[in-house]
Amino acid sequence: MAISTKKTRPLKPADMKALGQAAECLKTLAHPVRIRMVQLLLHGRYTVGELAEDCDVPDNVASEHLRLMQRCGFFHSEREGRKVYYQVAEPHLENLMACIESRFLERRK
Amino acid sequence: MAISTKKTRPLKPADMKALGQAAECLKTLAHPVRIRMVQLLLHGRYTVGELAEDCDVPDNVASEHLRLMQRCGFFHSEREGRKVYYQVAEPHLENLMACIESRFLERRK
DNA sequence: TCATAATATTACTATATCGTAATATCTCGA
DNA sequence: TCGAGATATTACGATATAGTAATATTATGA
Repeated sequence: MAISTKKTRPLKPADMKALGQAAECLKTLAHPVRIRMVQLLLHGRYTVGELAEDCDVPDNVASEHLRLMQRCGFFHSEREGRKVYYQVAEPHLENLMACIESRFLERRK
Repeated sequence: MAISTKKTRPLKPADMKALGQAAECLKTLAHPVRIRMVQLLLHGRYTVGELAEDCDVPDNVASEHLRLMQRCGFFHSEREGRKVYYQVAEPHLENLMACIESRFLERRK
């Protein structure tokens, strides 16, 4: 029996394309170092090197994480001299991260 | 140069354990079928079979997705006869999903 | 108790991601 | 222009996840 015959369906029929996009972005966020980078970048601009140091990973690794996140629109970057500054480009990240922090990252009250 | 010497650090030092947990849960959520299941379950109780039908996957696949999400506390289940009903157990899911929907799943205005 | 519905588990292959390391590119200052 | 700092790209083996299919478990009703 179809769900729609049992209950008034509370949702639009699934938009598979949108679900796929959402899943891809969530997967991109789903890494401890990348979550940390988002946290940092929500509070200011940082260079690759600064992010790498805070996250305790090599510079090239930080660069690669940033590339992945840039690919789904989280950040954009601008070069200044030989440094590259990253900053948040996706406004929804703030809200999303607030949800994540309220669940996982604010345990000491 | 350490970040902390450049700016007043706006964040606690990273709690790597918590970041890892958060990443794991996000990864669990990061699948189109699983996102859809969360959407549905936020609006009511459903059986494995009902979820499978709506998501257009075989029953055993639905069961496996549900097991993964149950493992990180999203849902709990109760058997009634030969059916098993799943429902949301993690209260933060509602807020988190609202963020995701506002970014990805509400594009038609 | 037997057949079947509903759910769950396991096995297997293909693909993706992770972590590490090596190498490349771009930029500035001597 | 040459060397070094900062960032980016590529390669590779190990592990994880996805998708499919086969099989197992649990509960109901005849």
